[in-house]
Amino acid sequence: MMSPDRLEQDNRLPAYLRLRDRIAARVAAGEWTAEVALPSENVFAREEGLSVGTVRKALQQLVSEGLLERRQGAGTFLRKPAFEPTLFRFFALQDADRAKTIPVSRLVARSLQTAPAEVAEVLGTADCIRIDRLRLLKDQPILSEEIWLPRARFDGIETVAEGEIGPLLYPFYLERFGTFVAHAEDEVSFATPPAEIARRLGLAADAFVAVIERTAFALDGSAIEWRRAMGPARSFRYRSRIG
Amino acid sequence: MMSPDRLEQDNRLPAYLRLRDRIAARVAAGEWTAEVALPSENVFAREEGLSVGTVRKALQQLVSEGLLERRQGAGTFLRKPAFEPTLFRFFALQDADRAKTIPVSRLVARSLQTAPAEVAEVLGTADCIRIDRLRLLKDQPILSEEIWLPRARFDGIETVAEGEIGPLLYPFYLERFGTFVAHAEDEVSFATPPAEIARRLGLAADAFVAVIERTAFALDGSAIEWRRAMGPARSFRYRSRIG
DNA sequence: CTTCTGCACTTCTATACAGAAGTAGTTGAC
DNA sequence: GTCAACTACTTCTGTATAGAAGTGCAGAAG
Repeated sequence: MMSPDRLEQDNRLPAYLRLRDRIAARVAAGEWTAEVALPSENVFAREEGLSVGTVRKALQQLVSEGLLERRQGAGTFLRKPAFEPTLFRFFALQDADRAKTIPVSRLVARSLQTAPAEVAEVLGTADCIRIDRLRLLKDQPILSEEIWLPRARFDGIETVAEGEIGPLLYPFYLERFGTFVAHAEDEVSFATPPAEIARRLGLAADAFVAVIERTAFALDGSAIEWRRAMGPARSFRYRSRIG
Repeated sequence: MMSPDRLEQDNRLPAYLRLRDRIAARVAAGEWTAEVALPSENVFAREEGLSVGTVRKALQQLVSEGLLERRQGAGTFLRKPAFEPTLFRFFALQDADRAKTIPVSRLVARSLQTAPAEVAEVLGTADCIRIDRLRLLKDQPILSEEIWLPRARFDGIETVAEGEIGPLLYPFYLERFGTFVAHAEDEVSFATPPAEIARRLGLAADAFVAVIERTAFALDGSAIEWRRAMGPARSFRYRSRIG
């Protein structure tokens, strides 16, 4: 689940970092799904033969990485990512209602494909699954996505029933493949769309679109997913917090 | 320097947080400018009558907030923001050279003005200074900026000699006004520019520009600056890290 | 049935201490 | 003069301990 090099590098890293890795691996393995508490500091300390302070440090590390969540008096819990709502903030319905509607997703196509060079370089392999997805708001197409996943990690996702997947992919990655998206990098630009995309979005051939290219990373820093999303430039809004 | 409510709320917050605030205030007051080390953990502990562990926690807090920087064996230092180079990554010269050229800045206009309602609401006051700035790369205008600052905090900036300011504003805010930009929020969209802006950028009247609206915040969370930047959409690249 | 109290748990704060690891300057040997 | 060793610092890691603060549940009191 975790990258092997991370687990084996028990060399001369400090104890609290090695413990962090071990716990992260057990989380990724699905040992404590859902809303049940992880073992307490004291239990961890006893089991691992470390002091409570060291355990605290490892746990704190995982909290700051966004994997865990601690509540005083209650315990330590998995943090259901709550991630994509944060990620999905472009094309925010600045229309009438400012409500937090998540757009409907429709899978257009899924297939095994050899990734183009630029994608293969990022993902570290050309043996990929490609997913084409269309997102709609009130039956209006607002985003056309092209998603590339390494087959080694996501094998079988191309045949999963569409209903099982739901509108958000990252929670699905976690539940089904034990893969946690720790962070991502976006790149926004502006272009004229290929004819096929323009058609899908219901735009004129000479219209303009905003382009978001994203690479998503796992906890160990390896690239998990590359995607390119396009949508009409006029209704585009991308929000981002820096620092 | 720090917001008063933060300093006065010495009520029943934990000691390490109160210490954090005191140190942040002293930093903001300019007590340890430049590349000289702050007092060591031991010195702080003695001076403040706290244990070293508590001091460490306060210092660590400030590191994670981006204010300080610690080097094992050497000491604790101010972190020259290094901020704007990170912020200035749109309109990245994807031209021939991928070098890290910082664009030239030219101040077009500065004046005291009443801020429009939306800006006044963000900044908490309509009594503002407005700066218009043009940024050029190889004599090509690539960005037209409109910057609003609350007069209470930045009084006099409208008459500072242009040469004194330099190409990056945030370091200047810190040196001259003791104001540290802790984080910012960007909002990116696309639009057709007003005639005046199009002229400044040397664009056709019906061209598309990318619009970046940014609100910058101080350590205490108060909004310090609002700006709107526009530049030709075609050469636009905005990078952002999430999570 | 509702409210309060107590208890066993959790994480959080704060202290103290020992030694590892890294840095920078000085001193001494060659 | 050059380079190595030493030294006096710094932050970092790890341990141990005490009590505060918050949670959730069970059982008593009303």
